[in-house]
Amino acid sequence: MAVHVLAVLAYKEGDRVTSTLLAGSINTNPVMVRRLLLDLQRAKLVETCKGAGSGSRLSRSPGRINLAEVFRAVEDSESFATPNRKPNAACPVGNCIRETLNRIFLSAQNALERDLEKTTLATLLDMVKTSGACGQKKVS
Amino acid sequence: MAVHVLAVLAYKEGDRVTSTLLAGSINTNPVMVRRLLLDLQRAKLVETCKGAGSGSRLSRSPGRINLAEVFRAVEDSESFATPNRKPNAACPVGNCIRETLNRIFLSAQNALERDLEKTTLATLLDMVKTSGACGQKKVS
DNA sequence: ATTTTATGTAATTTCAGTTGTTACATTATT
DNA sequence: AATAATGTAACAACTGAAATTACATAAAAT
Repeated sequence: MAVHVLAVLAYKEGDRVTSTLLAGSINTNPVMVRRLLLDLQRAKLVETCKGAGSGSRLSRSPGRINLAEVFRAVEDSESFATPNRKPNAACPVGNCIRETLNRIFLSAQNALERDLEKTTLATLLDMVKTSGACGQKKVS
Repeated sequence: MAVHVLAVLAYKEGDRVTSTLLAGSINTNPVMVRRLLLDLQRAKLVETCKGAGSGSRLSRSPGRINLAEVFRAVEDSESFATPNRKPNAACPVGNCIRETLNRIFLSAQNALERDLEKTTLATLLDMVKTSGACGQKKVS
């Protein structure tokens, strides 16, 4: 979903896009988009201006943004390896396994991110564009 | 959480363990454990018998079970790359991006699994055992 | 055989986290 | 000034996971 926003931004390269327009594009409401944009701003992936006629745009060219960065920008909100289960006393494995698993998952997540690094927003957009016959309609 | 169950099973190697005991160990209820065990049975990671004095045990030695297998056994239930967002028409990127992202995430997930393959249940257990000072109490 | 112990599974409820909505202050442009 | 946009908080609605309950079934123990 974060990727989707960035893809739209990349699509209209350079232009400032309002959160309302983005929201319509990914079929949600402006507030959700703005919340997401805050993460992306923190990660220095987008620049947002307030005021009339403003909006957001990529802060770098799509070729210089890879998906691992995007993943990291939002990983807290969309994390996956969060066991979020309360540790249980009185179990010899239960006590320490959490910490050990964290280390293992961290390594696995690194592997995942290294793979995501291979794809930039620009190549993603190319893939989407050339991915054959999707019912293409003009955007509003 | 699936890993946790298997770790306990590995801990009492060979013994049959009831779902009730496992549930207490990971601090949940027996039904959750049984549902999880069904996945693990399908993946041929555990063997379960009904009847009095029965329960589950690993179907292989912990050294021959790696974490990628565990991940795959439960990935449908605990999947992470599920954008679960309805596709939205009338957006040129929105239409095709789903499918493209799926391909990319599949690759990333492969990378993740290849990393998980490096760790077996046995090494995990070793790590837990030697991971220093955790308040160890005897299990019930 | 009957009782006991355990799994398999469905139906329902409970709970938490996410998402959506509304509202409004703030800021920049026109 | 007036307008158009973001930032942000408060709250409602929704969704999905987990817990609970219940019961049928199967295997073992007696």
